[in-house]
Amino acid sequence: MNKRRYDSEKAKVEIMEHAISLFSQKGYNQTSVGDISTASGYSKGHIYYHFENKEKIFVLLAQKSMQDWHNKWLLKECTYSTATEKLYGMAMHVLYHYQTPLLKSGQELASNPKSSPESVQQLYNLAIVPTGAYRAILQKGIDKGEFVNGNINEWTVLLGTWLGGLCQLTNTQEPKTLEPLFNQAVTIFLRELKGGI
Amino acid sequence: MNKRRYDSEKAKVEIMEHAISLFSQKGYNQTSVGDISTASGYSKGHIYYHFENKEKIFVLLAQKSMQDWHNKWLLKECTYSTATEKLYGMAMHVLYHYQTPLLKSGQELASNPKSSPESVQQLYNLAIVPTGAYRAILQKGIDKGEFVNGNINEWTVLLGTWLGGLCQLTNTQEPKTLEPLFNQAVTIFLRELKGGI
DNA sequence: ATTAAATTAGAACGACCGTTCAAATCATCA
DNA sequence: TGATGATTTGAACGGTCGTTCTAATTTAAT
Repeated sequence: MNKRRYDSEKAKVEIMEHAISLFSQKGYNQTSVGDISTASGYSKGHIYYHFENKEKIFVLLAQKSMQDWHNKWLLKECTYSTATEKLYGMAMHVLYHYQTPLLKSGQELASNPKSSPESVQQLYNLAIVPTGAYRAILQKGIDKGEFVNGNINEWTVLLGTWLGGLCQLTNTQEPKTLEPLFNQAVTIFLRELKGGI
Repeated sequence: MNKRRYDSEKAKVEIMEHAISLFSQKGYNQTSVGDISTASGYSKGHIYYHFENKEKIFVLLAQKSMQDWHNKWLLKECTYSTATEKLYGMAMHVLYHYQTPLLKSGQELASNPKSSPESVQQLYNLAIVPTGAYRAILQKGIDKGEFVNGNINEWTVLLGTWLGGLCQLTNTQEPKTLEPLFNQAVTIFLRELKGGI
């Protein structure tokens, strides 16, 4: 039967929760399977009962994290009516919910030649999610006549790199203190979108 | 006497040259002292004759790299007359001369709890260099009446994060193709500086 | 030529890490 | 109860890495 005997699924969830915390705090290379074992209270062997290897654990967590971020955004998005409001809302969403430290760990994994190409590809694919969300806002703004007609691909990249760059500041500063900065970036960017000439 | 016997200094330089190349290509953790030994042709023992440890090698290289970047900028800066021109020039200077991969390695080192606090501090201090260069341009622009009077600290951070974020794109794209993007970012930012309101 | 100091090499150590494996434990069902 | 498969453990392996140490080699000075 497919009924669970112990609570193996609970163990798996606990392992994942501790793993995401450790990867975020210490980075990919510096988080050992032993660390995850100690933190979660399950043996190293048990971790390999649930997961194929360390790489797969990380990719799974990164995907789940990005998916959560996007789902949360979709829920929040409908509360804004104009594209302009959405942009400011997105800035706050990025500031407070983008898992910057986790994605930094992803760069570690990706830059390691020993990492499997599939894992690296899967991590790169994650970048599509926020980019798509940015583009959707810009497109809607253009369609509704709220923004002028411009090079939407260029705008998407420019907005993404700016918000991404600002996110790095969360490594050294409290999110709360960064709010004005994120808002100001959106304000400046909007001037272009609204045809500041 | 303080006259050199062998050409130990040449060996040191060669080791540093190969080390900077390896750190840039493979990252900090993934570059072993053995790698540097093999690439440079000197034994591991000899590397430790010249350098205290791996950390110190990296910090030295990062400092030197940042210093070179700044010196090159100071040389180029005088060829621009207006602050506006300087901004566009700085964008190109960042695109072509900022050692993005090396600084990414620095984040690896800094995020490792086993790294010595002094090394981490020294790496963080490097960020002051480009920030100072950005601020200098903005200050001059304000002083000359070219830019409106605004929050210069906020502007400095916003400009720095944007250029820094754009720099990440050099990991996946050729610098030449990124030129329009960098220029467009400056154009948008200038609208704020010149009082777009 | 002898000595002393500077330079270089290479072996060795100790620690850590990802992974595997065989054995033990537990829950269910016959 | 005993059998069976799912779950869990912990020891062990093979490899890598940063660092240290000793000895060999080279250079310059006496």
